[in-house]
Amino acid sequence: MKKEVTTMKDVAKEANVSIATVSHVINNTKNISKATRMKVMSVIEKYNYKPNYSAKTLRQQSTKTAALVISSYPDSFVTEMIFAIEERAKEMGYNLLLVNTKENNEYEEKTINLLYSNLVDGILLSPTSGDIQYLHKYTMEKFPIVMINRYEDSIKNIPRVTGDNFQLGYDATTHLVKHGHKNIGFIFTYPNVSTTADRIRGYQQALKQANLPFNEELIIQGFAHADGGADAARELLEKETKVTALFIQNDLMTIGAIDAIKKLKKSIPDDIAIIGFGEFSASHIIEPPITNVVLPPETIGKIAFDTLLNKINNPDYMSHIELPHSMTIRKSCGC
Amino acid sequence: MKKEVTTMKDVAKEANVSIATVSHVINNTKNISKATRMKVMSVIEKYNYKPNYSAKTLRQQSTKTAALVISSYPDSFVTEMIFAIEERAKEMGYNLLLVNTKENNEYEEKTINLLYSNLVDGILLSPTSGDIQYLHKYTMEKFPIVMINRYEDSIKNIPRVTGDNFQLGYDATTHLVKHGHKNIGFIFTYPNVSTTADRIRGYQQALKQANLPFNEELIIQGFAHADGGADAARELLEKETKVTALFIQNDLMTIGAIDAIKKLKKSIPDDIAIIGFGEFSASHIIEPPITNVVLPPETIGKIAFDTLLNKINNPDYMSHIELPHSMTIRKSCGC
DNA sequence: AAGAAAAGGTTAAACGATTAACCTTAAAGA
DNA sequence: TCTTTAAGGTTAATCGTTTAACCTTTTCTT
Repeated sequence: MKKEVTTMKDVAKEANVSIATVSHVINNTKNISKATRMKVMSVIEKYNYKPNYSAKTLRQQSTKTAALVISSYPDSFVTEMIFAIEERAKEMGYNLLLVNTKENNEYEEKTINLLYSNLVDGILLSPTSGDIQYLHKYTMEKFPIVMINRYEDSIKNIPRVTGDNFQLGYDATTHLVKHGHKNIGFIFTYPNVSTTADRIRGYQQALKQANLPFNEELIIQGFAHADGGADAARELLEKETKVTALFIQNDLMTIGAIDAIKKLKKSIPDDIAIIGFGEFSASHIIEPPITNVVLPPETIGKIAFDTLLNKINNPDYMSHIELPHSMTIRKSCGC
Repeated sequence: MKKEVTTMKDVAKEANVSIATVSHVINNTKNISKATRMKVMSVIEKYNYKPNYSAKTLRQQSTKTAALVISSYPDSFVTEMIFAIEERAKEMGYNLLLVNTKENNEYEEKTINLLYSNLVDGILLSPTSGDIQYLHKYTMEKFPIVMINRYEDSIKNIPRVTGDNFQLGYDATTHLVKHGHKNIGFIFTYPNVSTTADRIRGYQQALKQANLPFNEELIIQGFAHADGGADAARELLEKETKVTALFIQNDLMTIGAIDAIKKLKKSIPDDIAIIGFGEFSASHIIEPPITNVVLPPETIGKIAFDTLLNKINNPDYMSHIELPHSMTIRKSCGC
C-alpha cells in the first residue's frame, strides 16, 4: 500500500530551491527572504504538503507522543482522567496513545515493551495488580515512566501522582464511625494494588482510633461493575457480620450495591449507610443521593502529564505527589 | 534529550554479523542458521534491544497506528465504543491515538491535518457539528478516513458505520404514541449532526403515521450533561406545550431531566413518560428505571475499525453500514 | 573604502531500520 | 562428476527529514 505523497523533495523541486530551504521555511529555523518563503509556501499549499512524521521523529529522536496505559475498566473517574490527560497532552503539543491492559499483566509487559521502541517519548502507567517487577528494566534505562493512581513501592526512580488514599480511607471510615456504625463493610475492586491497600490502612487506622475491632470478614472484593457490587453487598449482608455501613470503592459497584440492598428490603441509610468513591452523573439523583469521597480526576491527570514531561526533559526528575480528596455529603451516609 | 539507545548497528557489531542479518533474525524474513540466530538473539536480550519504530515506519511507509477522533464529551455510549475500538485495534496489531476535539471545528481540522502527516495510517472520525467540507481535500487524496456515528452526506467516498437512527427515532416515538402521548418532547444535544437529524426525521415520521401534529416547540436542544438535561426538561414543562412524554438523546441529560421533573413534583411516568438513549450503569437503578433505546457501542466500534482496515488496504473501498438498535423497556415509559 | 558581520542559500551527512541484489559455500540431481 | 539449487550471509540503496558546515552576496561599521 504505497501512498503517493508529496515529499519535501517534490516541494523543493517545484519551488526551485533546495530541500534544506524548504525545511527552514517550515520550521522557521533560518533567515529566508520573503520571496523564497512565499514561493515555497505556495507550493506547499498547492500540494497540501505535510512533513513526514516518522522521518522527522527519526531525525529528532523525539516522537512528541505519550502513551497512557490504564488497566481497569474505565469508570467515570478514570474516564474523566483520560480526557483531562488527552487535553493536557494536546496543550503541550503531544499526541496521546491509549492502551487498556484490562488487568492483564502479561499484556501490560508486552505493551510497555512495544511502546519502548521509540514509539512514544514516555508512558503514563496505571499498572495492573499483577507483578510489575519487569519495570526495573526500564527504570534502569531511564525510560520516562510515571505512575498514575497506583504505585508499587519496590520500584524506585519512578515518579508518581496519586490520591492520598490512606487519608481518604481514614476520613470515609471515620465519618461512618461518627454516625455510630461499628460494623463497616469495605468493598474493593482489585487486591494487591496500592489504592486498595492504602485505603484499607486508612480504614483500619480509623477503627483503631475509635477503639473498634477490625473484622477481616468485612473486607471483601467484588467485580468492578454493577453486578459485582450487588453480589458483594448481598454477601456482606447475608454473613453474620451485622454490617450496618458500606464503603464502596467504585461507582458502578455502588449503584449495584444500592440496588441489591433495596431488593433485600433494607433501607438506606437507616439499615445500611453507604459511602461511595468518585462523583458520577447519577450520584445526586439516585435514591438516596450518594455520599461520596472523591479525588479530582482532572487535576490528577494534568499533574501526571506535567510530571511525565518533567521526566522526559530530565531523566533524573523525581517526585511523589499525593492529591487530597474531598467529600460530598448527601443522604446515603445518614447525614 | 538524546537517549543512548542500542540500535541494530550495535547489536550487529556485538554479534559479529551484518545489520541485515539482525533484521532478518528479528523479522524472520530469511533463512538464518540456528547458531547465528541464537547469537543475535542473546545480544538482543542482553541489551534489551527494540527496533526503532520511526525508522521502521519510515522505511515501510506504514505506521500501524490509527487515530480515533471524537468530538463530544464522552457519555457511556461513547466510552464503551472507544474501548471496543482500542481492543479491536490491539487485536489487529494497531495502536490507537485518541483525540477529543470537543466540538471545536477549527481544532478538528487542525487535528486531521496533523494526523495526515503519516502519523497514522487512517482515521476513525466522529465529526463535530461544524462545517467539515475541508474533508474533501483528504478524500481526494484517498487518505483513509471512516466516519463513525455521525456522517455528512455531501462528502463522498468516505465509508461510514452508524446506527439506524431514523428507525431508532421512529420506534421510540411510536412507543410513546402507543402509550397515548400526543405531545412528545424531543431533547437533543447537537444540531446539524446526522444523528440528531435522522432521529428527528424518525420522530416526525412516527407522528405523521399516527396523524399527530408536529409542533416545533417540542424539539429543543440542551447541553450534553445532567444540568443541560434538567434545564431542557424544565423549559419544556414550563412552556404551554402540554408535554407528557420526553425522548432524550443522552444519558447524562436523562438523569438531569428526571431530577428536574421530580423537583417539579411531577411523577414519572404518570405525568411525564421518558425514553432515554443508551444503556448506562444506573439505567435500571434510577427511580423509575429508565426505558432506553440503545445502539451497540462495541459492535459499532469493532465494525468501524474493520472498515478502516479495509479502507487502508484498499483505497477504493466503500461501504455504508447501519446497525440496528434495540429497546430496553422499563418503567419510565409507562409500560 | 576596507573589513566584519549578516542574510540567504546549498551540500551532504546523519537518524535506524528494510530489502533487493549479490556472493559464497554446501547439498542435491542427473 | 558436473550442474543446479538451496542455504546463509553481506552490501548498499532507500525511506523523508534535520542541521552543521560551508559558500556567496549584501549590508554595516568606522
